[in-house]
Amino acid sequence: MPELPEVEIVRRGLEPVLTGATIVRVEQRRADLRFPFPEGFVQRLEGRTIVSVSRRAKYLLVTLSDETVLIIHLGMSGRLSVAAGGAMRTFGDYVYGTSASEKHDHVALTLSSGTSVIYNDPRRFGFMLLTTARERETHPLFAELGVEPLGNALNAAYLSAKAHGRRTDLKAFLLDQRTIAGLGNIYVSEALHRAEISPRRSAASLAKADGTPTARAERLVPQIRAVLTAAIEAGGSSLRDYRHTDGTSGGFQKEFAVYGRAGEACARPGCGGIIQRLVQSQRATFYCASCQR
DNA sequence: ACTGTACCCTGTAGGC
DNA sequence: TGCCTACAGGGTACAG
Repeated sequence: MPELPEVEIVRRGLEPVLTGATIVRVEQRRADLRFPFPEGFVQRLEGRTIVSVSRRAKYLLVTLSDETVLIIHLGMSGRLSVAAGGAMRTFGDYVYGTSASEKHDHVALTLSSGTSVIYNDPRRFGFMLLTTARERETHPLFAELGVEPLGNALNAAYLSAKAHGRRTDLKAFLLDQRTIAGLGNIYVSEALHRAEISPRRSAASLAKADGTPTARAERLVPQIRAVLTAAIEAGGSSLRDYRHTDGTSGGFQKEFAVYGRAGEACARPGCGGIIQRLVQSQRATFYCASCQR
Protein backbone atom coordinates (compact mmCIF):
# COMPACT_ATOMS: atom_id res chain seq x y z
CA MET A 1 0.00 0.00 0.00
CA PRO A 2 2.12 2.89 1.12
CA GLU A 3 5.04 3.78 -1.09
CA LEU A 4 7.62 6.46 -0.37
CA PRO A 5 5.26 9.47 -0.65
CA GLU A 6 2.67 7.93 1.66
CA VAL A 7 5.28 6.94 4.25
CA GLU A 8 6.80 10.41 4.07
CA ILE A 9 3.39 12.00 4.68
CA VAL A 10 2.87 9.72 7.69
CA ARG A 11 6.31 10.70 8.96
CA ARG A 12 5.43 14.38 8.69
CA GLY A 13 2.24 13.74 10.59
CA LEU A 14 4.02 11.92 13.37
CA GLU A 15 7.03 14.19 13.72
CA PRO A 16 5.44 17.08 15.64
CA VAL A 17 3.47 14.70 17.84
CA LEU A 18 6.28 12.32 18.71
CA THR A 19 9.40 14.47 18.85
CA GLY A 20 10.25 15.27 22.44
CA ALA A 21 7.40 13.18 23.82
CA THR A 22 7.87 10.39 26.32
CA ILE A 23 6.21 7.04 25.74
CA VAL A 24 4.36 6.35 28.96
CA ARG A 25 2.51 3.22 27.91
CA VAL A 26 2.69 0.63 25.15
CA GLU A 27 -0.14 -1.80 24.48
CA GLN A 28 0.73 -4.70 22.25
CA ARG A 29 -2.27 -6.78 21.30
CA ARG A 30 -0.69 -9.77 19.59
CA ALA A 31 2.63 -11.56 19.47
CA ASP A 32 3.39 -10.97 15.80
CA LEU A 33 2.62 -9.04 12.66
CA ARG A 34 4.68 -9.92 9.58
CA PHE A 35 7.41 -10.88 12.05
CA PRO A 36 7.21 -11.58 15.78
CA PHE A 37 7.58 -8.50 17.96
CA PRO A 38 11.06 -8.32 19.48
CA GLU A 39 11.74 -9.70 22.95
CA GLY A 40 10.86 -7.09 25.56
CA PHE A 41 9.22 -4.81 22.99
CA VAL A 42 6.98 -3.00 25.47
CA GLN A 43 9.64 -2.65 28.16
CA ARG A 44 12.21 -1.29 25.73
CA LEU A 45 9.87 1.53 24.69
CA GLU A 46 8.07 2.52 27.88
CA GLY A 47 9.61 5.44 29.72
CA ARG A 48 11.81 6.46 26.77
CA THR A 49 11.75 9.88 25.15
CA ILE A 50 11.54 10.23 21.37
CA VAL A 51 14.38 12.14 19.77
CA SER A 52 13.43 12.05 16.08
CA VAL A 53 11.17 10.51 13.45
CA SER A 54 12.88 9.80 10.16
CA ARG A 55 12.36 7.70 7.07
CA ARG A 56 14.53 5.41 4.95
CA ALA A 57 12.83 3.94 1.87
CA LYS A 58 9.40 2.79 3.11
CA TYR A 59 10.57 2.40 6.71
CA LEU A 60 9.77 4.80 9.52
CA LEU A 61 12.53 5.16 12.10
CA VAL A 62 11.68 6.42 15.57
CA THR A 63 14.86 7.15 17.50
CA LEU A 64 14.70 7.14 21.30
CA SER A 65 16.81 8.85 23.92
CA ASP A 66 18.74 5.66 24.71
CA GLU A 67 19.58 5.23 20.99
CA THR A 68 17.05 2.48 20.50
CA VAL A 69 15.48 2.78 17.07
CA LEU A 70 11.93 1.59 16.51
CA ILE A 71 11.56 0.40 12.91
CA ILE A 72 8.03 0.53 11.54
CA HIS A 73 6.94 -0.80 8.16
CA LEU A 74 3.32 -0.36 7.09
CA GLY A 75 3.24 -3.28 4.66
CA MET A 76 0.19 -3.09 2.39
CA SER A 77 -2.53 -2.02 4.80
CA GLY A 78 -0.80 -0.55 7.86
CA ARG A 79 -2.07 2.74 9.28
CA LEU A 80 -0.80 4.99 12.03
CA SER A 81 -3.40 7.25 13.58
CA VAL A 82 -2.83 10.06 16.02
CA ALA A 83 -5.66 10.35 18.51
CA ALA A 84 -5.28 13.85 19.83
CA GLY A 85 -6.78 14.99 23.09
CA GLY A 86 -5.99 15.16 26.74
CA ALA A 87 -7.53 11.91 27.86
CA MET A 88 -5.68 8.63 27.92
CA ARG A 89 -6.94 6.58 25.03
CA THR A 90 -6.88 2.89 24.48
CA PHE A 91 -7.80 0.50 21.71
CA GLY A 92 -11.16 1.09 20.13
CA ASP A 93 -11.36 4.57 21.56
CA TYR A 94 -9.76 6.91 19.11
CA VAL A 95 -11.18 9.66 17.04
CA TYR A 96 -10.99 8.41 13.50
CA GLY A 97 -11.48 4.68 13.87
CA THR A 98 -14.50 2.81 12.62
CA SER A 99 -15.70 -0.43 14.14
CA ALA A 100 -14.16 -2.25 11.17
CA SER A 101 -10.72 -0.72 11.63
CA GLU A 102 -10.68 -1.06 15.39
CA LYS A 103 -10.78 -4.77 14.86
CA HIS A 104 -7.22 -4.66 13.57
CA ASP A 105 -5.67 -2.26 16.06
CA HIS A 106 -2.44 -4.03 17.07
CA VAL A 107 -0.33 -1.49 18.96
CA ALA A 108 -1.08 1.70 20.88
CA LEU A 109 1.56 4.11 22.16
CA THR A 110 0.36 6.53 24.80
CA LEU A 111 2.50 9.64 25.12
CA SER A 112 3.18 11.94 28.05
CA SER A 113 1.02 14.54 26.32
CA GLY A 114 -1.98 12.24 26.58
CA THR A 115 -2.03 11.71 22.82
CA SER A 116 -2.04 8.16 21.49
CA VAL A 117 -0.60 6.74 18.31
CA ILE A 118 -2.37 3.61 17.13
CA TYR A 119 -1.14 1.05 14.64
CA ASN A 120 -3.86 -0.71 12.66
CA ASP A 121 -3.16 -3.28 9.96
CA PRO A 122 -5.80 -5.71 8.63
CA ARG A 123 -3.44 -7.77 6.48
CA ARG A 124 -0.54 -7.71 8.94
CA PHE A 125 2.13 -7.44 6.28
CA GLY A 126 3.60 -4.57 8.28
CA PHE A 127 5.91 -4.99 11.26
CA MET A 128 7.73 -3.31 14.11
CA LEU A 129 11.29 -4.18 15.06
CA LEU A 130 13.97 -2.65 17.27
CA THR A 131 17.56 -1.86 16.52
CA THR A 132 20.07 0.72 17.69
CA ALA A 133 21.32 3.89 16.07
CA ARG A 134 24.74 2.26 15.64
CA GLU A 135 23.46 -0.92 14.03
CA ARG A 136 20.71 0.52 11.90
CA GLU A 137 22.67 0.91 8.68
CA THR A 138 24.11 -2.58 8.80
CA HIS A 139 20.79 -4.10 9.82
CA PRO A 140 19.77 -6.80 7.30
CA LEU A 141 16.69 -4.80 6.31
CA PHE A 142 18.80 -1.81 5.32
CA ALA A 143 22.16 -3.17 4.27
CA GLU A 144 21.21 -3.83 0.66
CA LEU A 145 18.75 -1.01 0.03
CA GLY A 146 19.30 1.12 -3.02
CA VAL A 147 19.48 4.90 -3.10
CA GLU A 148 16.80 7.32 -1.97
CA PRO A 149 15.10 8.56 -5.13
CA LEU A 150 14.83 12.13 -3.92
CA GLY A 151 18.49 12.39 -2.93
CA ASN A 152 21.51 13.25 -5.05
CA ALA A 153 22.64 9.65 -5.19
CA LEU A 154 19.99 8.82 -7.75
CA ASN A 155 21.26 9.76 -11.18
CA ALA A 156 21.40 8.21 -14.62
CA ALA A 157 24.91 6.87 -14.09
CA TYR A 158 23.88 5.02 -10.94
CA LEU A 159 20.83 3.51 -12.63
CA SER A 160 22.64 2.39 -15.75
CA ALA A 161 25.47 0.84 -13.76
CA LYS A 162 22.94 -1.20 -11.76
CA ALA A 163 20.95 -2.13 -14.86
CA HIS A 164 23.90 -3.12 -17.00
CA GLY A 165 23.52 -6.71 -18.16
CA ARG A 166 20.30 -7.32 -16.25
CA ARG A 167 17.77 -9.40 -18.15
CA THR A 168 14.78 -8.69 -15.94
CA ASP A 169 11.90 -6.40 -16.95
CA LEU A 170 12.37 -2.71 -16.33
CA LYS A 171 9.24 -2.84 -14.16
CA ALA A 172 10.68 -5.53 -11.88
CA PHE A 173 14.05 -3.79 -11.79
CA LEU A 174 12.52 -0.52 -10.59
CA LEU A 175 10.28 -2.27 -8.09
CA ASP A 176 13.32 -3.96 -6.52
CA GLN A 177 14.22 -2.01 -3.38
CA ARG A 178 17.89 -2.76 -4.00
CA THR A 179 17.70 -0.54 -7.07
CA ILE A 180 15.78 2.47 -5.80
CA ALA A 181 14.45 2.34 -2.27
CA GLY A 182 10.89 3.54 -1.91
CA LEU A 183 9.34 3.04 -5.33
CA GLY A 184 6.31 0.77 -5.42
CA ASN A 185 3.72 -0.50 -7.85
CA ILE A 186 1.91 2.79 -8.45
CA TYR A 187 4.84 5.12 -8.89
CA VAL A 188 6.82 2.77 -11.11
CA SER A 189 3.93 2.73 -13.57
CA GLU A 190 3.45 6.47 -13.31
CA ALA A 191 7.14 7.33 -13.69
CA LEU A 192 7.54 5.10 -16.75
CA HIS A 193 4.53 6.74 -18.37
CA ARG A 194 5.93 10.19 -17.71
CA ALA A 195 9.26 9.13 -19.19
CA GLU A 196 7.59 7.46 -22.19
CA ILE A 197 9.34 4.15 -21.55
CA SER A 198 7.71 0.73 -21.77
CA PRO A 199 7.70 -1.33 -18.56
CA ARG A 200 8.27 -4.41 -20.73
CA ARG A 201 11.72 -3.35 -21.87
CA SER A 202 14.65 -5.09 -20.30
CA ALA A 203 16.40 -3.28 -17.47
CA ALA A 204 19.54 -3.46 -19.58
CA SER A 205 18.06 -0.91 -21.98
CA LEU A 206 19.02 1.76 -19.44
CA ALA A 207 22.69 1.05 -20.13
CA LYS A 208 24.87 1.19 -23.22
CA ALA A 209 27.32 -1.61 -23.90
CA ASP A 210 29.95 0.13 -21.76
CA GLY A 211 27.49 0.61 -18.88
CA THR A 212 26.96 4.32 -19.37
CA PRO A 213 23.41 5.74 -19.41
CA THR A 214 21.14 5.63 -22.43
CA ALA A 215 18.78 8.46 -23.32
CA ARG A 216 16.02 6.51 -21.57
CA ALA A 217 17.95 6.42 -18.32
CA GLU A 218 18.54 10.17 -18.57
CA ARG A 219 14.83 10.68 -19.15
CA LEU A 220 13.65 8.38 -16.40
CA VAL A 221 15.51 9.87 -13.43
CA PRO A 222 13.87 13.31 -13.45
CA GLN A 223 10.45 11.75 -13.98
CA ILE A 224 10.86 9.48 -10.96
CA ARG A 225 11.71 12.53 -8.89
CA ALA A 226 8.88 14.56 -10.37
CA VAL A 227 6.16 12.00 -9.74
CA LEU A 228 7.26 11.35 -6.16
CA THR A 229 7.51 15.05 -5.42
CA ALA A 230 4.06 15.72 -6.89
CA ALA A 231 2.61 12.82 -4.90
CA ILE A 232 4.05 14.16 -1.64
CA GLU A 233 2.65 17.60 -2.40
CA ALA A 234 -0.77 16.02 -2.95
CA GLY A 235 -0.59 14.15 0.37
CA GLY A 236 0.07 10.73 -1.18
CA SER A 237 -2.36 8.36 -2.86
CA SER A 238 -5.36 6.87 -1.05
CA LEU A 239 -6.90 3.84 -2.74
CA ARG A 240 -8.22 1.59 0.02
CA ASP A 241 -6.39 1.69 3.30
CA TYR A 242 -4.01 4.59 3.23
CA ARG A 243 -4.83 7.54 5.45
CA HIS A 244 -2.88 10.40 6.96
CA THR A 245 -2.23 10.27 10.70
CA ASP A 246 -5.27 12.51 11.22
CA GLY A 247 -7.49 10.15 9.26
CA THR A 248 -7.74 12.25 6.10
CA SER A 249 -7.03 10.91 2.62
CA GLY A 250 -4.36 11.76 0.10
CA GLY A 251 -5.26 13.27 -3.25
CA PHE A 252 -2.71 12.02 -5.76
CA GLN A 253 -4.91 9.13 -6.96
CA LYS A 254 -6.87 11.76 -8.86
CA GLU A 255 -3.72 12.58 -10.82
CA PHE A 256 -2.83 9.06 -11.92
CA ALA A 257 -2.13 9.00 -15.64
CA VAL A 258 -2.15 5.20 -15.99
CA TYR A 259 -2.52 3.37 -12.66
CA GLY A 260 -5.95 1.74 -12.47
CA ARG A 261 -6.97 3.28 -15.79
CA ALA A 262 -7.00 0.26 -18.11
CA GLY A 263 -9.21 0.84 -21.12
CA GLU A 264 -9.13 4.62 -20.83
CA ALA A 265 -7.57 6.91 -23.40
CA CYS A 266 -3.99 7.99 -22.72
CA ALA A 267 -4.04 11.55 -21.41
CA ARG A 268 -0.87 12.56 -23.19
CA PRO A 269 -1.80 15.24 -25.72
CA GLY A 270 -1.86 13.86 -29.23
CA CYS A 271 -1.14 10.26 -28.17
CA GLY A 272 -4.51 8.60 -28.75
CA GLY A 273 -3.43 5.29 -27.17
CA ILE A 274 -5.48 3.16 -24.78
CA ILE A 275 -4.09 2.30 -21.34
CA GLN A 276 -3.24 -1.39 -21.04
CA ARG A 277 -3.04 -3.60 -17.97
CA LEU A 278 -0.61 -6.49 -17.76
CA VAL A 279 0.88 -8.56 -14.98
CA GLN A 280 4.61 -8.48 -14.22
CA SER A 281 6.17 -10.02 -11.11
CA GLN A 282 2.66 -10.97 -9.97
CA ARG A 283 1.69 -7.30 -9.88
CA ALA A 284 -0.48 -5.25 -12.20
CA THR A 285 1.31 -2.84 -14.53
CA PHE A 286 -0.48 -0.05 -16.37
CA TYR A 287 0.97 1.61 -19.43
CA CYS A 288 0.26 3.08 -22.82
CA ALA A 289 1.79 0.98 -25.57
CA SER A 290 1.42 3.87 -27.96
CA CYS A 291 3.62 6.49 -26.30
CA GLN A 292 5.71 4.28 -24.01
CA ARG A 293 8.47 2.62 -26.03
C1' DA B 1 24.62 -14.00 -8.84
C1' DC B 2 20.35 -13.69 -11.05
C1' DT B 3 15.37 -14.81 -12.12
C1' DG B 4 10.88 -16.33 -11.46
C1' DT B 5 7.25 -18.23 -8.48
C1' DA B 6 4.74 -19.22 -4.27
C1' DC B 7 3.37 -17.35 -0.18
C1' DC B 8 2.18 -14.49 3.98
C1' DC B 9 -3.16 -12.26 5.52
C1' DT B 10 -7.74 -10.00 5.40
C1' DG B 11 -11.24 -7.49 3.04
C1' DT B 12 -13.81 -6.28 -0.92
C1' DA B 13 -15.71 -6.28 -5.55
C1' DG B 14 -17.70 -8.62 -9.25
C1' DG B 15 -19.73 -12.73 -11.68
C1' DC B 16 -23.19 -16.20 -11.39
C1' DT C 1 -28.91 -13.30 -0.57
C1' DG C 2 -24.83 -16.38 -0.92
C1' DC C 3 -20.76 -18.65 -2.91
C1' DC C 4 -16.56 -18.37 -5.46
C1' DT C 5 -12.74 -16.16 -7.62
C1' DA C 6 -9.56 -12.51 -8.35
C1' DC C 7 -7.19 -8.78 -6.67
C1' DA C 8 -5.03 -5.16 -3.49
C1' DG C 9 0.34 0.99 -2.22
C1' DG C 10 4.46 -4.83 0.70
C1' DG C 11 8.42 -8.02 1.09
C1' DT C 12 10.54 -12.83 1.93
C1' DA C 13 11.82 -17.64 0.98
C1' DC C 14 12.90 -20.58 -1.74
C1' DA C 15 13.99 -23.55 -6.42
C1' DG C 16 16.23 -23.67 -10.52
